Amino acid sequence: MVTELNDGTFDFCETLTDAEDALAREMLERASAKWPLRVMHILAEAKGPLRFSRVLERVEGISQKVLTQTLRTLEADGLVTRTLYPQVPPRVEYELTPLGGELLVEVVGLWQWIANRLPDFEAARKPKGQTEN
Amino acid sequence: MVTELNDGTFDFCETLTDAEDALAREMLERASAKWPLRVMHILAEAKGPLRFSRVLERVEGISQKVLTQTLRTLEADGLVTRTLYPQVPPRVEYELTPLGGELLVEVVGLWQWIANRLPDFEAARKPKGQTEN
DNA sequence: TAGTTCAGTTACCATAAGGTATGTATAGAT
DNA sequence: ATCTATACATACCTTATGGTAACTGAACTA
Repeated sequence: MVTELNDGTFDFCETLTDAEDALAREMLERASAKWPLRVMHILAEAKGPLRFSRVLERVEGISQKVLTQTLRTLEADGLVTRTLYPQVPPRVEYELTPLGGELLVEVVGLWQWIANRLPDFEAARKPKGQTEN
Repeated sequence: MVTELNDGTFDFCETLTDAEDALAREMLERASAKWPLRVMHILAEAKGPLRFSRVLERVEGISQKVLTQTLRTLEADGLVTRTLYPQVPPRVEYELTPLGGELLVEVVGLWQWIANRLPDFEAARKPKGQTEN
């Protein structure tokens, strides 16, 4: 799908419809976004179901409103399951689906790749000041 | 860094400071975002420098204000070079850096992974309606 | 003298994202 | 009768993102 040419440039071959392409980009953007990524990460570390409050405690800085929204979106995308136990007070457990786990591994892989290159990124940030007008 | 355990769960081992971790997440989020990704993609396909107007034409739907912002951010992150030729009217060329090209290959790899799994994502989207309150 | 070109900048506006604070339902404990 | 716990929903407000439209500057052209 992506090949490096011998002149150092890259070639991208696409076999998707525009709709599929757009959908894949959207999923990529969602899965890499701050809150979904952190929520999935917490659920992966838990290695099992977590109650709403436990997730809220562990995802530092998130509000319960945004956590609710994030979990609902993840559920709608099939990345997380929501299980309601009709007790009083209610108990709701969230867990990563296998698909969510696989996606997370891929995203974390990219994140680690970036982390390994951080020195390069820092070095590349405006080494001199050549580009002023 | 990421290992799948034999019980099907995953283990994440981190050796970064919080600051490095946050920076890597930020770069991940930026590189996966809609406009930066599309701009980098166009520049990669061009296999060489492109003038501002050419990029503007090829990135469908972007406004020149946002394109300017996007290119400046990519430049500040060392993913794109900006070369000003002091003519009248001015000529400015943008080109992917090697680092930008490498990052793009990684991001596009993830994007292609998602694209290959699109049937799974579609199948996982609310197959029945079990989770109503 | 006025118009064209290029790569922006600036002002203004609409929408989205996200935060805080408060309300809600229900059963059990005090 | 009141309080507590849980998982939200809702109202309200601020900030961020992004779009449109108009303006700029300097040289060349008609």
